[in-house]
Amino acid sequence: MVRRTKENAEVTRSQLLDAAEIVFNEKGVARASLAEIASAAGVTRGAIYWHFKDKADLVHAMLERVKLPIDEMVDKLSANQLDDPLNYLRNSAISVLSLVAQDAQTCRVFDIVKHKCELVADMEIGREHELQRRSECICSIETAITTAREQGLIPATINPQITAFAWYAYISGLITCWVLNPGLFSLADEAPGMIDMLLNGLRKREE
Amino acid sequence: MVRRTKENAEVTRSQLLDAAEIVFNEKGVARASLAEIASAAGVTRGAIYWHFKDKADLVHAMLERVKLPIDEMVDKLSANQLDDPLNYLRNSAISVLSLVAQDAQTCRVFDIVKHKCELVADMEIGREHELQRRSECICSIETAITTAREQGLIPATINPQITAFAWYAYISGLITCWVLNPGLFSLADEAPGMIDMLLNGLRKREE
DNA sequence: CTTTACATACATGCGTGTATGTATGTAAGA
DNA sequence: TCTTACATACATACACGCATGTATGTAAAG
Repeated sequence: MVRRTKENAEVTRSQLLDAAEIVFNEKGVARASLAEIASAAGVTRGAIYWHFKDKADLVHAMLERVKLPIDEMVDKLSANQLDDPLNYLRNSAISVLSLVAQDAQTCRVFDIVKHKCELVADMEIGREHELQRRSECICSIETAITTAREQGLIPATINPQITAFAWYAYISGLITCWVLNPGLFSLADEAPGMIDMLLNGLRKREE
Repeated sequence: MVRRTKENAEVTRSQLLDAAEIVFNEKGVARASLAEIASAAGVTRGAIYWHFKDKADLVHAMLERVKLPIDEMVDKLSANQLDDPLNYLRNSAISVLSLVAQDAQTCRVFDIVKHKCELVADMEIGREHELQRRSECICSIETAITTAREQGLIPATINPQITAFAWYAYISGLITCWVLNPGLFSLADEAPGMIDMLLNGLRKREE
């Protein structure tokens, strides 16, 4: 039974992306064949080549689907909270961790990006592209830290660039480690405590 | 000109592992062909199949070469320092970061494990295997934290298991992020400061 | 009647594993 | 000490499957 309307085509496309997430998660991006993804979506490879240029294009589309909600959340947080930079850092970090913890799709895609694909040149997920995204994120963190330092919330001796890198690495590490074994503990419950652990080390001590 | 003595065979094996590191780093484990690795080592695929069972065996041998020095270092630190658990955590973390920062081979292999291979079942680097190694490491950290709590060095309210996970995730994240762009800053120089950042957040506040 | 949204069929290449060839090292026996 | 016999350390050649990309077919929508 073939689908011919535009709406049905969108459904097929969506099912292909769902199937891609699942198959990539099982086999890894490199080993997953387009035939298997198509089969999991109930179609043939013809459908994939109709909707996407090739495997890399399929991967990119899969990433875009979850990138948008995350970017939206980060933008929402960064909008007005520069008067309280430390709380901005705290809230944005907790939000991202909670999103990964609660949304199965985001969790799956993170797992694929962190553990089921290879970041090499001319690959499905480019290393340069990943580096650039990271750079932007760290830059945003650095701004908040510099602001906090100007406000005397953290010691004047700290290096904003290094600290921003460490902050990013911490969050990235938490997500990466957690998705490897989501059943270990509730990330949403523990997120505030774990974030505060690093934040308290950063904060200026009261006298 | 072929090599026939046992010593020369060891040299060939070593060159194959060197070549594997380089080619895996360039192309990723999945895309790297055995023919290319053999060619980079100046031999043919026959040599690989003589020294190793298959691609997975080659990868494992490559990992063992750097795993041993790291394990040795961790063991060395964990031997006697349980009377000062917080310093043990600090020293072991700084040691690992310094090793990655200074040893190009360790750095390359870490980069391969973190960014150039896929952690799926029946893969070159097994997910279960990785999980188990992580579990052991976290367990060792947890012991130190529990000891520190008993000694009143850290608040009694903290959860050792969660904290150990966070500590591991932080170090893992720092390494993972840094190897993606080693030129960004000197990891060896900044390691103590970054480790202390989380350690200070963990430590009990003086009154 | 044309375009869409796929399914089907085909050609191609590439990587793996294995089987076999081969030159050298090495140890034992005379 | 010299030869024989076998093992070592690869190189070469072959067969096979599998994934990709593309070309073509086709039924329904507009």
